[in-house]
Amino acid sequence: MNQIRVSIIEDDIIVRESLVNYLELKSEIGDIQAFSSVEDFEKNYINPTTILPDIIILDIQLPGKTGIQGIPIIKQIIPDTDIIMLTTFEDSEKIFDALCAGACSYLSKRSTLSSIFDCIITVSKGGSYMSPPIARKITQFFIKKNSIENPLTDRQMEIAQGIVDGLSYKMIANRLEISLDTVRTHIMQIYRTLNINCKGQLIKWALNNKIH
Amino acid sequence: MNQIRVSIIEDDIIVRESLVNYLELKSEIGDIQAFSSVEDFEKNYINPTTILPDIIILDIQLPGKTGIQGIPIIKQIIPDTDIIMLTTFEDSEKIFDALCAGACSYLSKRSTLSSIFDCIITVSKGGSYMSPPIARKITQFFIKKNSIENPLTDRQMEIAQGIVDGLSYKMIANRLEISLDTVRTHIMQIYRTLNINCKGQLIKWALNNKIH
DNA sequence: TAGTGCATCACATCAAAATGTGATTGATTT
DNA sequence: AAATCAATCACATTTTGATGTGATGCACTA
Repeated sequence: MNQIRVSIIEDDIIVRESLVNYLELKSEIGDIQAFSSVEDFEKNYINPTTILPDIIILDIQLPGKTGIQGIPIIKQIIPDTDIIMLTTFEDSEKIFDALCAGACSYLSKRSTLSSIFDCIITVSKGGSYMSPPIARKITQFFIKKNSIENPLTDRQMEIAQGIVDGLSYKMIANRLEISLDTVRTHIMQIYRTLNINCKGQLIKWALNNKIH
Repeated sequence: MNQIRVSIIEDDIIVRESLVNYLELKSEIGDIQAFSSVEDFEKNYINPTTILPDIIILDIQLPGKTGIQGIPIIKQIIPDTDIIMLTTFEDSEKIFDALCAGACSYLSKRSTLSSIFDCIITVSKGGSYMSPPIARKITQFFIKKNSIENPLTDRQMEIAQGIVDGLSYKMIANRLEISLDTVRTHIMQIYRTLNINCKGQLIKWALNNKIH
């Protein structure tokens, strides 16, 4: 197997150097490049003949552009690269922002060097690795949707589903074979129950909860 | 530290026994229970004095109720337990269904016994562990949302945000300090651009894409 | 400089939604 | 037996939404 080319973008010189020194000893890894900012990284890859990294280890807190802002830039230069975030931040928002932007793994800086190495190997094999506390936050993201118990009756859910499907009251009435007025009554009741006052909020509620 | 109590729900006797035999050797783990179906598991916990497991290893393909159907049942009996899925299925749908239902980890049956053990330890510490290919599928779930580039202008996004927030056109006009007619014009333009024809679809689009 | 895209506003019309009050039926619970 | 709740339907009013046509000012670009 070819050696894995790794770039590190990290402003903290101690972290950066210790990572470089550690990874240099690994036979699986070759051609390690280190940068202290996204801008630095960009400069180096203006020349299209430059050898591109397979994997990038990216800090979030950087001078100039943040790591998260850097992800789309990096992806533009090297669309096929895999990005591993390595940061002190463990709040859900940053994690989701990074994943949405296109990071494939997210490591806490509290991770050991050997687990960072494991992550690189895992990612190079097409997998993905998360620090356990971060993985837990991600699983919790999925859970919450079902945890709120549904305060609507079955019939009300059918009405709500119609709304989410973009149907007019009239069409819902046809679909469920009831009168337009009944649909109205149901909807008013739904609004009361959910403490909302318009269709928009109902759709939002539905999409954030049960209905897909 | 106390020993971790583990229950295994797995119909394949070979998998089940090898797992039990392996885990019994581990000093971190005590009180291993094994069941061949969710129904079996339920029966055992009718008596409220039964010692409850900290962690449950759950197969998806089971006789009777599936593992995914079993999750809410298990959570009802033992709300605080952590559920690790251990299955041959690696398709996104099953993974997301399991996570939405409340599983906190998801392991491929191709995982080694030692990585299953690692997973148990990780989960018992409040973390979460995914097999690398599964973790990759989860990260991809997040990516796609942003990959569609936003066809709306900044101003149009502000209007759309108003709609998502459940405001009427009039309220949006007030918020952005423009006339009601301008809001209307923007919305018509948005509908054209997104190829939709009502508020509901716009909200759906927005929630499935950028806006939270 | 002419063209294009974006944001702004106005006028007009019809369809749809929001909201209230009131009433009936059947099932379930107390 | 009485009360409650879910689901059904009717009538009436006001507000909001959908849609079209037309026009102005600004910034950017070919």
